[in-house]
Amino acid sequence: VASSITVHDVAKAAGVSASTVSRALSGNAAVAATTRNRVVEVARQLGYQPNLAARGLITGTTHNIGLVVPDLENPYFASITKSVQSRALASGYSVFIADSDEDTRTELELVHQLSKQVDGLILCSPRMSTSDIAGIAGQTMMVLINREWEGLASVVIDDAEIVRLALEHLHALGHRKVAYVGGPETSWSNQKRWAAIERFAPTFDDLEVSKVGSYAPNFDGGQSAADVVLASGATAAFAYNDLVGLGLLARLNTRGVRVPEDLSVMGIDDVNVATLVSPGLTTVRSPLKKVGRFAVNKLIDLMSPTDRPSSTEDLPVQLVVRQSTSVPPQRR
Amino acid sequence: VASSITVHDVAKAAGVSASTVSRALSGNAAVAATTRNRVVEVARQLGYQPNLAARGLITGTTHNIGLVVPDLENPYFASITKSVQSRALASGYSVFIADSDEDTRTELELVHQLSKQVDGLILCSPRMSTSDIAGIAGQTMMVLINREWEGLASVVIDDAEIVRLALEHLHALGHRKVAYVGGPETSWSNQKRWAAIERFAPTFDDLEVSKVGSYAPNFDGGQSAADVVLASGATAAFAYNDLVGLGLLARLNTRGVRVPEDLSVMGIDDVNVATLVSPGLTTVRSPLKKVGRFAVNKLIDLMSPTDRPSSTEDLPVQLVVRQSTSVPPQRR
DNA sequence: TTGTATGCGTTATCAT
DNA sequence: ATGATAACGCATACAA
Repeated sequence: VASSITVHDVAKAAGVSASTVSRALSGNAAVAATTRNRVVEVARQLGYQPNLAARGLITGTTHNIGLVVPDLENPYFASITKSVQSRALASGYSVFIADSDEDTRTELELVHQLSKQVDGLILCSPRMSTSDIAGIAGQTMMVLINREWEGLASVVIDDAEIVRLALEHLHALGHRKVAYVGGPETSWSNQKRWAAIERFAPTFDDLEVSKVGSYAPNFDGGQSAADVVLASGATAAFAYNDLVGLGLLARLNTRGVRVPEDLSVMGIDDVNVATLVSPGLTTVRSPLKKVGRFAVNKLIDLMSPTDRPSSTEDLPVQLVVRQSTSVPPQRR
Repeated sequence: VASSITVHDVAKAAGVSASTVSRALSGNAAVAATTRNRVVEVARQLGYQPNLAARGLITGTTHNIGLVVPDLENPYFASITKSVQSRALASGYSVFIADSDEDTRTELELVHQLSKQVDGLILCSPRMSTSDIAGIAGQTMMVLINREWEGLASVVIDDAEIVRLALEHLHALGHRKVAYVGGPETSWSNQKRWAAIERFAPTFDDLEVSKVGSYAPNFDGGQSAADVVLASGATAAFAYNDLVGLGLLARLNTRGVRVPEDLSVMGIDDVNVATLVSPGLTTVRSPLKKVGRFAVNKLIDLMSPTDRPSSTEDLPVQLVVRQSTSVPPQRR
């Protein structure tokens, strides 16, 4: 771990007491400028590294945070993870990262493991039950991403607005029968999105949106769903996320169904890979980097409250039209 | 962090001494079965959570490891990260994760930050200088991925075999002029791959491989390189990795160059997204999940040496032929 | 088998 | 402004 040179070694070498060394290096207490310089210099020469375990033992703080995500290989979570770590680094925090592999039990286990060695936790799109979340919240500072519960701090993307933008786009193109390819039942976002669909669909003239089931939120899930979507008679598929959308594109391509001529396809998130395919995937962009930053900001504010109101910027979503959507066949 | 109930609380409640509690819960010392059961039960009831800082202070161990990668949003590193975390969890280790964003300075800073609070470090494709690596190795247990230096433990994918398989494939198709689209100069793998090209190219009849420069190891890098590749007159492009390959495909598509009819394209790694595009990207698969597992195994063996020889399985690479490569134009 | 005593390295409290 | 001392929670050496 660290080198074995302690405050006492520095103290002896600098001709002062251990407490003075501690104060000089902490910087927050009153120390004569000359002694401080001397101590700092000696510490540097000796290569002194404070023992964080000892410090944590007495301060009760670790300067570590934990992040739990369902799947690191999902570019959506990779982006959030990257921004979380980046923002944490800027504030001197190290971050534990844990991948639950979309499994509720693993997720809970990881949370328990981490909660013992962090000052706070960020749970990204947690799949666990609300009662489990409540249990953890009682023990550890916590910020939720893409989930809300009671008074807990959280950062959520506006699922309703995402849905509204998507339906508006498809309806404007002339689509009247749309198939929603659902994500995991345990996904809070999935529930919110379907709820928003049921709320908004009636507001568009003659629009009918059906749900074609619940699929894994990745490429494979999309492939599995494609045939059902086709059979549904819809002219447009609205996928739970971009990966599902890409899976749809792949399977449709295999079956010889042309996109967008025969069927339009939309995703959600505008994950990096959405631009890689052709036709490019029409989608609604989520500000993932911002989500990660905000979550860390909120957590830090929770852990060491300041007076300045934590900036209440919002998280704008935005329609990104590419080639995978167009006018439905009947209208051609 | 943890709850504030200590061994003493448990001891009092169970009617034993603190040391007995410690022993009973550690499990390795001699404790009467009946007392052990009682202590365990009481600890459970009270919700006792050992304070890891205190334990670490005395044992000098944290049961944490750190992983440093150049870019979490790169699916290559995402896969390795996922397998590292998964394997670590299985052994009771938590993992700090750090993203250097391909920046040498950040990388070094992160390493220093982490090295103070882990038992060991995994440096994945480190971009830093060998002298920096040596410096760290002197202080912390460490395993390198995709880099070798002196006697340091490392897990490397066989770059030479990758190159050989790729050149063999392209040559067999009839290609005689191949352009290698290089990755970052700081990438050890990139150096190894180019060295292997220089070594193997002459072994194939009439094969000429040119290097078209050094590009960012991602989608954008590939897009930047496409025009230069075209101008080079090569009939096949061999990209530093899949992302670069996908970038090439995208830009070539924009320019109206047909793949593989006009130009063949190969990648390296067989990252998940390589299958998403059409034409599918021909590539050489790297066993990323295995790489992560092996690295953790080696690190754990380093931290707590056992007698059983750490299994010396190898890391087979494998050609994956998809539609992005075929016979060159002249041969049609 | 169990209890007592000590120390890990640091910060905080209380003197001076 | 600085030094002595205690305390954080745990594991261990030693005594019983």
